[in-house]
Amino acid sequence: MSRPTLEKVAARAGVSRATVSRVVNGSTTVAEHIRVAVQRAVEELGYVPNQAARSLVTQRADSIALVFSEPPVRVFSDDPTFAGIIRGVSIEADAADKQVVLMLAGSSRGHERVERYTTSGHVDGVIVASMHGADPLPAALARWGIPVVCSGRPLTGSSLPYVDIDNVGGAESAVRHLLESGRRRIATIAGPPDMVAGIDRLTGYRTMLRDSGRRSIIAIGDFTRDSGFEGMNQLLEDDPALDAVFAASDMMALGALQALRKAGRRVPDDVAVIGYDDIPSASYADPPLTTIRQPTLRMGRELARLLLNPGESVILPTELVVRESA
Amino acid sequence: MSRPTLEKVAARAGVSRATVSRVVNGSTTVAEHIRVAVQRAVEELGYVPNQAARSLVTQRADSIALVFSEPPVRVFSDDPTFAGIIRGVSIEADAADKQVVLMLAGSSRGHERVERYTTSGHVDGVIVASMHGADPLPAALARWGIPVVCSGRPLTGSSLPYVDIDNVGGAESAVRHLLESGRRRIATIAGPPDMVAGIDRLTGYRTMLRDSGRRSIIAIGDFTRDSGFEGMNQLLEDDPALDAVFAASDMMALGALQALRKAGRRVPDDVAVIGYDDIPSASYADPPLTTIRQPTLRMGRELARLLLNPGESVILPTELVVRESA
DNA sequence: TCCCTACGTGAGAGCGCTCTCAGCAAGCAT
DNA sequence: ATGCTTGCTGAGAGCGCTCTCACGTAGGGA
Repeated sequence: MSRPTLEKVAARAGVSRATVSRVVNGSTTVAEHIRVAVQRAVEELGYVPNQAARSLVTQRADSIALVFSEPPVRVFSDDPTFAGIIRGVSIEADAADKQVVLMLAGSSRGHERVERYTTSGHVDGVIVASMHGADPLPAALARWGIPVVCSGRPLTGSSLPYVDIDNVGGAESAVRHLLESGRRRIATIAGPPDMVAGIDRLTGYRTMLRDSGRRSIIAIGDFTRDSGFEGMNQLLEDDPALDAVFAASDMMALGALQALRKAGRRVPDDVAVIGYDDIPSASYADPPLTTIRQPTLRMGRELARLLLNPGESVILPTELVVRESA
Repeated sequence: MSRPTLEKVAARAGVSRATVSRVVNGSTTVAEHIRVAVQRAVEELGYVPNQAARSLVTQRADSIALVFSEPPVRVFSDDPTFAGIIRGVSIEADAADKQVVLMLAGSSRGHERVERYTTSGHVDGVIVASMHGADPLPAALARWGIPVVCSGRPLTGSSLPYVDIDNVGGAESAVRHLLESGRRRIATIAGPPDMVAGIDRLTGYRTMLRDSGRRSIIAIGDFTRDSGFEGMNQLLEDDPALDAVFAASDMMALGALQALRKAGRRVPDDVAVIGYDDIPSASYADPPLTTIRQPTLRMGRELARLLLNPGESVILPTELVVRESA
């Protein structure tokens, strides 16, 4: 039952350990007939290299850490982004024959754990997925000399490589759509000002409106449905004549829809609503929600790719999905 | 920058490698003053054991694999169960100082990869989270002698330990609620017959109805919203006089709600609707959905716990959440 | 013919750790 | 005193692998 070692394979193939090692690792300097013999022995014995032994000498771990640096409640409940990231990272890691070690680092104790683990040679690099751009963890890890890639532009001023989605551009295209369909008083329910997505989407809204010479009408939410509901109510109070609203998340848009219905406004007739994220429920909303879709899977893939072979930060484009609410 | 080794710590503390090892691993046979000295040296140098070296000799990996044995599309999109499982497993693994290695094994190539990886000493055990109870992977892994725990009762007849949620009981309590509120013609939109959750929830529905002497009215769905919509339409056709429906998933219940609205039936006045899962959208449905809540986080925790210290399979209770739809 | 390169292979060290076993000191009984 | 246990520490082997380096052996030029 116990796994065969290099030694066993070598004995079977009638060669030395070193040669088997060369074959297993794809060295080109092995004579063809020997390579074949070794491969047969590997096959027959069902040999699989012992990763621990390999890591010990190579000082590589052949695995990467995917760290969710948030109170875990948030991480998986609402945000569909994370699912895409996980899948994307996994796909790319598989392709590169790396393992993905998942770490949830919600608490400060968690931060410390992650720091200890990742900086002591267990992984070749770390992907930090944190919603709050000001998270100190990425920079802390980088300081230890371990490769780090952030999901979402870091707000810490650090120059760490990151993969982000074009939040500004996405917001702009949402507002542009509203403008082009003849809306004149366009409000927004913005995300929290301590998250990149919140900040950038608001920026996109602002610049687009400014360019068109219109006034901005802003309520601040926290991406949750309830905050969307309240934000909409406030907006309605601030400017009863508004004819469109851009919510910085679909959840908030859903809340806004509800508030609008309650206030007796028809969507999209009286007020156009546009969301952000394209969560599954968006297409089932009443009316189906026009929104901005994000390439979350691709984000995961780019994250892994960027970690595995370093390069420039990546900003992924979004896509306007027109349904009925706007 | 390079991490200190045991040797360095030993030198600093003026003892041997063996002693440092003993201290680090919490052996009791070390004199107090020496233990203190060693701990100080560890602290000062920021020593962290090299896991690879340790694994090499102990033959343990101190990590567990969490395998999602499904086409990945499914895994993360609809099903909120997985998020809870991931979190639960992580929490419990952290507590036991184990790492969680995430593997997506959708394809058959993926299965093979997982099999090779997990059976060659890289992990101490595997948690297989597959929706289809007849998945051959768990048994295949167990055959290699590696500890395996399944999320969801396996349908393969294997006697592997598993953690499941009391689907039968949950369905029963849903139907009981319907019965107790005076409904007489209770239909169900069942889940797919190749998944444990689908089978067991239907069983619960059936036994409860049989016990009350009522007739069952069944449509088969696949847990998706669209199938709920269609299932409801079919049900309405089969028995226009039905006054309640138990959908085996909230997504299907949402679809049913839509179909009912389209057919001009009021919920809950004409037809009571009850779902299963308690997904976030359930509480925002119109009307808010009465449903069965599952302890997904706890499921994850129990999975990890069962893997770490083997014992009897666990079946977790559900909870009826009464809202307005029934 | 002899040397020199080129190429392929094997010997062996050593990655950082654990764990067995021997060694030594101290305490007790003989 | 001597022998024996008890309690703690250090020496050293070795986990399975990679990688350097030395060692053939064959081929080409002088």
